[in-house]
Amino acid sequence: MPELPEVETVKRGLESILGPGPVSIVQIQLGVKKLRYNPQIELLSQVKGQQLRAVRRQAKYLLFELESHYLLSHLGMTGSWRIENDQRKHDHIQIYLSDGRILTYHDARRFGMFEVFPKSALKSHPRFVGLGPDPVVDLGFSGDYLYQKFRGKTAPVKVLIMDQRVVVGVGNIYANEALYLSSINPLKKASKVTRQQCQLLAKATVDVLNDAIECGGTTISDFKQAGGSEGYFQNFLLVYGRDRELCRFCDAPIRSAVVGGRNSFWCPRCQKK
DNA sequence: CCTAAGTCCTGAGTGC
DNA sequence: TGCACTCAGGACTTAG
Repeated sequence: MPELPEVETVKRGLESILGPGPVSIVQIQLGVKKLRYNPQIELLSQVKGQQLRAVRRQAKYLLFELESHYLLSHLGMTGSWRIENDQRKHDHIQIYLSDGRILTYHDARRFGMFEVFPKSALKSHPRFVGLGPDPVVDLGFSGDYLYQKFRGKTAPVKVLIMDQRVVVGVGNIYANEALYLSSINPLKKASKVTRQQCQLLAKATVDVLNDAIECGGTTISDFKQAGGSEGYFQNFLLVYGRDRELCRFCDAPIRSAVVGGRNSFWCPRCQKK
């Protein structure tokens, strides 16, 4: 589910649900089944009683900022957070809050991550070392930047634009959409993408991510905002999931193929180059 | 049977 | 032969 717009949507939802009053962590309970990465138990016990200061987003990660530590959450493919004191199948984390509410993490496929680490370790945390710029936050993300990153790369441009070391936040849905918006064929070798195409791609990436944030993300099957509601950017998708449907611009049938292991969609007429 | 929003790991291949 | 790097493919898991 969650690419940058979905994580940003969850972050904003959590902020409005949890804030602005002071709330602190009473206890954190983990389910029996493990997520992909899990916190050290002794660190978990250290955060009891700490106040929740903020909810942040770094790339596709959520960070609950406490007094001395961060709780890091990655939603994987099917993760979601909610406030609700009932229990459901696939609930894996319960965070008991000082106001009596319970913040619960739900994740059917358990591709998600949950970790705890001291604030001082943020910059050196292996999860964040080597990540590219954030398109909706960093001015360093530009066409010229992409052009530099694409030098000497024979991998398809779609693989590179989804590579979190090149740029964070872009997953399979928005990679397809951004390439369509900039009329670039997803199979094109990155090194052959022109500087001008890079400008278009950078702008399309920023635009599509911001538009999706405004829509509260894309809900295909699992994605839920922190309040439980769904996004609605799926109503505006131009190519993703539209195999054999007609291009909204030129009426040619949309094609699909696996690129870099992920299903990819493009218009063979609009995205020749 | 097939597919799925993400990330990490392994192994093959290339160039030096 | 070895090192560093790139790239392709699979693994993880459950639901529909």
